[in-house]
Amino acid sequence: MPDGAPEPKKGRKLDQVLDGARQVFMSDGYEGASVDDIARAAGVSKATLYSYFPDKKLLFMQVAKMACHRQTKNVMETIDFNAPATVVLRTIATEMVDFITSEFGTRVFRICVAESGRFPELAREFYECAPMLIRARMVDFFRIAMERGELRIDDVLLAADQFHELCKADLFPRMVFSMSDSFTRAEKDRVINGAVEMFMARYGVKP
Amino acid sequence: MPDGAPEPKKGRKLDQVLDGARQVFMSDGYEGASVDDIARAAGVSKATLYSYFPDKKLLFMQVAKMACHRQTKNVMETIDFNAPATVVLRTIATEMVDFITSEFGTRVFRICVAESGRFPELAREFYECAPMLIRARMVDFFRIAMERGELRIDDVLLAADQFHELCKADLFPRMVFSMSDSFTRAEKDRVINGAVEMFMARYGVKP
DNA sequence: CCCGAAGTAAACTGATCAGTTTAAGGTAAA
DNA sequence: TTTACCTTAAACTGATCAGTTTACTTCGGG
Repeated sequence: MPDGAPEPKKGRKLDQVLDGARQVFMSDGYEGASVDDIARAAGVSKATLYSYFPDKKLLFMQVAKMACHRQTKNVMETIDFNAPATVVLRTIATEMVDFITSEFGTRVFRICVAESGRFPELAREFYECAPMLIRARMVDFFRIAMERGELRIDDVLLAADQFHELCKADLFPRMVFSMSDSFTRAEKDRVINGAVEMFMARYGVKP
Repeated sequence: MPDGAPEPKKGRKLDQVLDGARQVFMSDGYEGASVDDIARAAGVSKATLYSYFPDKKLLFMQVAKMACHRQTKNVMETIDFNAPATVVLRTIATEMVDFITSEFGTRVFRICVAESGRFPELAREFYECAPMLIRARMVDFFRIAMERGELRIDDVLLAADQFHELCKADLFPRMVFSMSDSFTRAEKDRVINGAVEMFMARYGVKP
C-alpha cells in the first residue's frame, strides 16, 4: 500500500523535536529559525532531528499543520445552537475575537501569510482549517435560526464571511501590524457588541 | 539643522535603483531578494547601489514607504461627499475592494506582515498610511451624512472600521492565502453590495 | 580637451546556515 | 554479555549572500 503522505517516522524523541520546532518557528518564523536553534530548543542533537525529518521544510510543514488542526478543535464544539440568535452570535464572536487577539493566532497567521509563497499547500490547509470550518458551522447555525424565524438571509455564505470580518474590526489591523499586543475586555466587547448589533440589524427578523 | 530622516542622496541612477528594488522586493519579499538580483534588475552595478543606500534594510524601507504613500494618494480625493450615502458608500467600497484584490495590494500587505517583526516602523507607517487615512476620510463623510439626517452613528470610528472589514469578506482571505489571484466583477459586486446593504441596515435612518 | 565625479565588472571577505559525517556513548532486549 | 540500534557532540562541506575593494571606463561641465 503506497503511502502518499510521508508521515514522520515514530521514535522516542519525536515529540521533543516537534515541540522545540514549534517554539522556534513561532517566535522566529521559517527563515529566521535556524536548525541548530531548533535542535537546541528541543534538547536533541541535529543528527537526531534529521533522522526524523529529511529537511527543514518538511519539519515546518508538520509543525504548522499540527498547529492549525489543534487550533480549530474545541472551537464551535460547545455551542448550544438552540439558544437565541443574539446569544449564539455573541458566543461565536467572543471566541473569534479571543483567537484573533491571541499571541498564538497572530503568530500562526503571520507565518502563514509570510510563507504562503514558499508553501502554497500550507496556506491552503490553514484556509480550509480556520475560515472554512468556522464558516461551515456558522451556516449550520443560520439554517437553524432561519427555520426558527429569527433570521432571514439570502446569501448565507456571504453572511458568515461578513460576521467573521466584523469581528476583526479595529483589533485585527492593530494586532497584525504590531500596534498593540493585547486588548482590554472593554475593547473586545465594543467590537463583539458592534458585530452582533450590525448583523442583527441586517439579517434579524423584526419581532 | 540636523536631518533626522536620512533622505537618499540624489543622483542620475537613483530612480533606476528604486524601480529595480521595488520589482524584486515585491516579487521575492525582503529576505528572498538578493542585492545582486536588485542591482541586475535595476541595470546598475552593486557598487552604485551601495553608493545610494548604506544597506539593504534602508533601501527596503525607502521602497516600502514610497509604495505605501503612493498607494493612498488619489484614493478618496475624487469622491463627492454630497451625493447620497448609498452612492458614496458604494464608491468607497469599490475602491477598497479593487485595492484588496489587486496584485499590488496583496504584495504590499504580505510584505508588511512578514517584515513587521524586522521593521516595526514600517508596519506602523503602513498602518497609519492605509487604514487610518481611509478611516479619517470616512469619519468626515459620516459626519456630513449625519448632519443631513441620512445616517445615525454613535461610534463613528467603529463604524468606519466595520465598513472597511465588510469590504474584505470572502475576497481577502482568498487573496492572502493564495486561493485565488483574481475575481470577476460579479464576485466583487456581491461583496460591495453586501457591505453597503449591511451598513445601511445598521446605521441608515429610515425614511 | 581635460579633469573629476559617477559608474562598472569582478573578485574578495566574512558570516551564516542547511545538511552530512564521524567516532563515540548509551540502552534495551535476548 | 552480546547485539543491534538510537542518540550525541562536534567538526565539516558547500552554498548563499551582504557588503567592500580594486582597477578600469564613461561622461559632462569648464
